[in-house]
Amino acid sequence: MFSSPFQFPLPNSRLPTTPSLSLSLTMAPVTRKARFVHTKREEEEESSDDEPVEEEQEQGETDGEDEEDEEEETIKESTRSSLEKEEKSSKEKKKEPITISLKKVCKVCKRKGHEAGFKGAIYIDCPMKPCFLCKKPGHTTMTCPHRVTMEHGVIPAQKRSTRTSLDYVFQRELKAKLPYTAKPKFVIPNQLECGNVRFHIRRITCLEFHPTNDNVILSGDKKGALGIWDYVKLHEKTVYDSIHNCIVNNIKFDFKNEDKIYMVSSDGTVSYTDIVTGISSSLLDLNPNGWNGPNTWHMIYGMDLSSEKSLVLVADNFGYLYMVDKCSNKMIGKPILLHKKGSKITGLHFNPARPDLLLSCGNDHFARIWDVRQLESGSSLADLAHGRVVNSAYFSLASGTKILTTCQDNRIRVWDSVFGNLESPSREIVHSHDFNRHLTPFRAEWDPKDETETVAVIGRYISENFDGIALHPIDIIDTGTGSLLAEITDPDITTISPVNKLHPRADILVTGSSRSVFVWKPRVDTEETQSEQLKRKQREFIYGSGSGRKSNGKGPYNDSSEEDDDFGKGGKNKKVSKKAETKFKHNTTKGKGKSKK
DNA sequence: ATGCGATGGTACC
DNA sequence: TGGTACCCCTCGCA
Repeated sequence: MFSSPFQFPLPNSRLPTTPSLSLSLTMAPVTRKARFVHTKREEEEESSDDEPVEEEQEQGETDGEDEEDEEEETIKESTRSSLEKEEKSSKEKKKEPITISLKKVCKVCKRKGHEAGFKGAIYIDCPMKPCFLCKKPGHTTMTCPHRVTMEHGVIPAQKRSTRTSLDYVFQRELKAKLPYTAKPKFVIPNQLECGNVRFHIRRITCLEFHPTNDNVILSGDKKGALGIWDYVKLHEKTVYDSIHNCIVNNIKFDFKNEDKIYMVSSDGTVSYTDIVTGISSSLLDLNPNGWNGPNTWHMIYGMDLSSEKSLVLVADNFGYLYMVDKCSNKMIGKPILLHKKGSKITGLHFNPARPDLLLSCGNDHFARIWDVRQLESGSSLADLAHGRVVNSAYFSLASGTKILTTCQDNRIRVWDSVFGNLESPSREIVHSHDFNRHLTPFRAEWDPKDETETVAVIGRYISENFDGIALHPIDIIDTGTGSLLAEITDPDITTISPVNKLHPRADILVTGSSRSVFVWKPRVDTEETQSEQLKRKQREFIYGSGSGRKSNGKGPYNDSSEEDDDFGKGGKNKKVSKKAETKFKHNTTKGKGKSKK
């Protein structure tokens, strides 16, 4: 489909380093390039005394996969035999007393005899649980047929013909209106360009590009702060932290005034803010009486602006939609129940080509299409069923005919036409984006520049072994086939990146990972030496707190010490001092992150 | 190094 | 319908 002139970061060393692991991997239908990476930690493990036990136990694991009943016995036997082995070897070598960890208890299923967790950069699944990726029993993530790799891509998603004659008529009508441009080559922004490290004091929950200024990124966080950052003028950044007091769930620019933004938050308010002055007013407060317990506290998640009418539509955690008139700042009509009463509405999106069509999604496992002109409870035009909670649902951004949803059942769903058969999705793409209460929910988002309306970006939850480091890539997916176009990583970013946005005009990807914002550009093939790379990183990475620090071996962007952290002490409009910048420049980031756990 | 805590969704009663 | 136990490849602080 798309080809990039640039080299992708190929994960070419995913084979495990310990014998036990290669044992379990031999079952994998996928073959990978074998490159053995020995980290210090792994070498230590190999030379450790209980290594044979480990090997035998892994064997027990794979047995357990096939015949659960025999599992206990196998393990007992294996431990017995390993005990004998240990005895033998101890007699022979006359080593010091050996401690054999027979008490190994799996953290996941609490059973004895096997362990789940990281071995170096490789995570061992609990064999008692269904596959962590596709959620089906009988195999583990390692052997899952849906395993995503650049070498093999994902299994092409089944394509169903969901088009109707009405759809063809519409397509013809619409395509005639759209200006014809040659299909642009898709360029993947896979090189980390710069970062704003620990920009926020809590994790980033949403990102938005400035409508005209290409270099300005807005970010919202879990504590309700708004960050504004110019990633070209690296140190031009501002934080307004008193607009909301908990999770910012959505940021949208006012169509008519590019200095003004609408924000919604879990504090139950809709705010209208001038990003230049920081002056903010509240459009709507769903908790006028304050906190009376979780059963009455309103949180606003979904928001979208109507381009035709001057309306702001927001939706709360009880399944209701609220309409606010932008001119009068007053609510229009009564709240309308869109989703199951008491369940959260997670997203709203107006159709860009048909402004009367609204898409909503929620915790009731549905995404629904509505006609805004006759909006009332139960009047949805279509209900799109999902396996679990729907994190996001978006119309395609040019024609508005496709729908892309992200669901907590680890599947991205695509409907090829809103005018077609909507009973089931055109494609389901298995992709790891599990829900975790400590992470911002993952959302697959369209590439706004892609006129073919197939490219989407989404962060990956599950980690992969990249040269001995466990990394969580950002995936670029061709939603037309389900194949993986790119997996974007940097060895220094070891945290999960749930928030991602592709630039509407430039070949830029911006990522919100934990408290940091990162900017990616297409890789330029240069023979950059390590010292040059270091210099570039020193130049182009800044710390949110403005404090310089040395590497802790985890990579320069994930250190956790809190010295000099001037956030959280109140005050608006914080900027990094010149002194702090210089301080950072003098610090080197020598150590590359080489291991996780 | 290690442990702890924050706290959403869901299945089940 | 409400209470509760359980899920469990996070992240960063003490």
